[in-house]
Amino acid sequence: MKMWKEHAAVKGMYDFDYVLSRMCFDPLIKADRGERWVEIPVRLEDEKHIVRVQAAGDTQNPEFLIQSDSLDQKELLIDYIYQLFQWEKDLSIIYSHFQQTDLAPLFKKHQGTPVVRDFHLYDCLMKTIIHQQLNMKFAYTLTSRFVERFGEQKDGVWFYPTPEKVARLQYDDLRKLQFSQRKAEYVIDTSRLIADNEINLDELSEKTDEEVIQEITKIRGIGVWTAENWLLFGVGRDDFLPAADIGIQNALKIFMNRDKKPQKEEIYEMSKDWSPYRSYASLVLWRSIEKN
DNA sequence: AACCAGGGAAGAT
DNA sequence: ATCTTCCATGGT
Repeated sequence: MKMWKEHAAVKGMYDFDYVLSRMCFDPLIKADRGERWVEIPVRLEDEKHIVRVQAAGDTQNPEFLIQSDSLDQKELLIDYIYQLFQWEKDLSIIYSHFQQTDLAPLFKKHQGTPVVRDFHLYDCLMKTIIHQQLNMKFAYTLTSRFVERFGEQKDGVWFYPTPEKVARLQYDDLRKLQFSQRKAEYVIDTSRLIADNEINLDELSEKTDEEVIQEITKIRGIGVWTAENWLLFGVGRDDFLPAADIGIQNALKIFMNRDKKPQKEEIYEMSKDWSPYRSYASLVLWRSIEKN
């Protein structure tokens, strides 16, 4: 039973069905592509809320219905959803920008691909560490085990464990889930830093790209790839292209008809034209090598 | 059965 | 500073 509903009309273009298809890769996300909705877990000051977002329009005329039974936090939750899906951003401007670059055909084919943020900064960081160097299938399996074992579920919607909870775990608790020793250390040690307030992700997310990368890569287990992915998917920044990412390299190899994957230096060079929207280039490149 | 996967740290030049 | 090796496990 939903206590309130809110309608949202979004400027430009927005391919919500693609967003849903991506979310459905993640077994932890409760979504229905046929009925075009997803239920978002939102933690606000220790309270767990669930917000349902449902598509009402189409890519060229995006409209949405937002619903929740958390009556007291309505305005805050609506704002949260807008930031999550980045509805205030007009994707037709970004589309125009890329029509003057070599990626024009990809943007024509995949119109309205938005940067959608992960549900929480901490969740994103943990997920990104867990996903390091693993194929997507096993990466999602491992993340699911982590959340289903130590997180919390409410009305069928999964919430990641808090940093405080993960900080109290032993490395062996994660090894039992088939984490490597290293990965177990990275996840738990980073959570301890956060729980002890030596790292504050909310404050960090306000700083410049360069400051974030410099600070966060000081943490053992977090390199440049993880920092860039956190900025892109966690914070929702516009201008990141993880040049070391194997998926980006493969996509560029195919798009440019090469026989070898381009390396980091070459990728940085060719991506200059894509700035200040390199995150959107990343998204369509990843999208270009998806099956279906 | 080898090689790869949406890397990163530690050791070796 | 930059290059190489090892970590750890599932997928193809």
